[in-house]
Amino acid sequence: MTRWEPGAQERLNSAAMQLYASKGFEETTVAEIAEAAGLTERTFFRHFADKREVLFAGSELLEQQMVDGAKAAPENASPLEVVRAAVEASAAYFPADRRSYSRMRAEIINANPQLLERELRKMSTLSAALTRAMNDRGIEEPAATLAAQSGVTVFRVTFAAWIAPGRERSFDDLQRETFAELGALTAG
Amino acid sequence: MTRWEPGAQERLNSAAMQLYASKGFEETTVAEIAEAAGLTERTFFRHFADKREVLFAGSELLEQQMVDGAKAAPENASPLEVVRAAVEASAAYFPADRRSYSRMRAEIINANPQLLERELRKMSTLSAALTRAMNDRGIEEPAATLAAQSGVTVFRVTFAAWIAPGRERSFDDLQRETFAELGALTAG
DNA sequence: AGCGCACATGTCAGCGACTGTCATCACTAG
DNA sequence: CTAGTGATGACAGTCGCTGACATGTGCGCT
Repeated sequence: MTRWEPGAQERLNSAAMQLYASKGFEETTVAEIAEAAGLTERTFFRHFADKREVLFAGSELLEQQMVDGAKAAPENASPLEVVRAAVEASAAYFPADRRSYSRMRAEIINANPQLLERELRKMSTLSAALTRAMNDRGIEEPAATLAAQSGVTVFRVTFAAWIAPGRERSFDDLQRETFAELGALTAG
Repeated sequence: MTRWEPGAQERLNSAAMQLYASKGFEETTVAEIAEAAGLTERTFFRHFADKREVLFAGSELLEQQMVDGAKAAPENASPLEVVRAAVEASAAYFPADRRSYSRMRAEIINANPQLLERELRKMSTLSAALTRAMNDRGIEEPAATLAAQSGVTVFRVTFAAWIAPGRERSFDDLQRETFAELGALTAG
C-alpha cells in the first residue's frame, strides 16, 4: 500500500490527450487535466515542463533511434545515404497498429498553432542531432545541415502520407518513394 | 497637435528590441516595454499579437517578396528553379547595411527557445506559401513540398552564413554557393 | 457653428499558465 | 527508533493576455 496511486505521469498523459481531443487544447485547463487524473495542477508541472509537452513526451526516443540509425550507416556512405539510414531506422516507430493513435495525435497538433510550433521545434532539434551525427562522421558544413534538413523533410512528408486517409501503406514503402522524389528534384 | 505622439508601434518596437537585447527576452516584461514607450500594456497588445511577435513584424513582406519571385520564374522552370527564383528575390531584403541589425535580431532569437519556435513557425508558413505558389504553377505533390522545404533550408543556411562573423560576403553570392551544395548532395 | 462618429488610447477586472516555498507523510537505510 | 528521501499537496504570487467600458480628439456632415 503506497501512499499514492502509481503511474501518475501516465494518468496525466491520458487524461490530457482525452481532454485535448474532446474539447480542444486551448479550451482545456491544466487544472482540469490534473483533476481528471486525481492530482494537483502543481503536480502536473512536476511531470511536464508545460501544457504542450504532454504531446511530445517520448520524442527523444525517436530522435535517439534515428541518430543510432545514422551512426550505423556504412563507413563510406554519402551524406544522403546516412540520412536515409536514419529515416529507415525511424520506420520501427510506426507500425501499422500505431497509425490510428498517430492520426489522433496529429489531428490535435494540427488544430493548434501553439502545438505546431512545438512540433517544429522538435523537428529542429532532431535535425540538429542528425547534423551533429554527420559532423562526427567527418561530413562538413553546410553539407551536413542540408542533408539533415532534407532528411527531416522526407521524414515529415512520409509521415503525412502515412497517416493520410485512403489506401494504407507501410511507412517503409512510403519513405522509399519520398526519397526517390527528392532525388528526382535535383536531377530534373 | 494630435492627442497622442505618433508612431506608437514603432516606439514599442524599438523599446522592446532594446530591452530584449539588454536584459533578455524572458526577463523583460510587457509592462516595461509599454512604459519605455510611454504607453500602456493594453496598447502593446493592440499593436502586437503577443510578446514575441515584435521581432517578426514585417515578415509577411519577405514572404510576399519570395512568392512574387517564384511567380515570376519562367514558364517552363523546374521546381528547383522556381524555388531558386524565390530565394534570389529574397536577397533584396538583405543588403550589407542591414547585416548588423540582422545579427542583433538573430542573437536575441537564438538566445531564447520561445523565439526560436516562433521563427520556425514563420519559416513553416513561408514554406507553405511557396508550396502553394508551386501548386498554382502545376507542380504536383510531393515535389512541390519537397522543393519548397529545400528552398527554405537553403535560405536559412544562406542567412546563417550571411550573418556569420568573418569575411562578409553578399547574400546573393552565398545563396548561389548553397544551392550548388544542395545539388552536389543528391549527385554525390 | 454645431453635431456626432471613428479611432487610438486608458482603465480595470479577470483568467489561466507557470513558479517558489514550505508542509506532509509513506517508505527505506542504518 | 531515527533520519533521510521522494512524491505530493497547499498556497501565494508573477506575468501574459483578453474583454468591456470610458475618454477625448480630429474629421466630415449638415
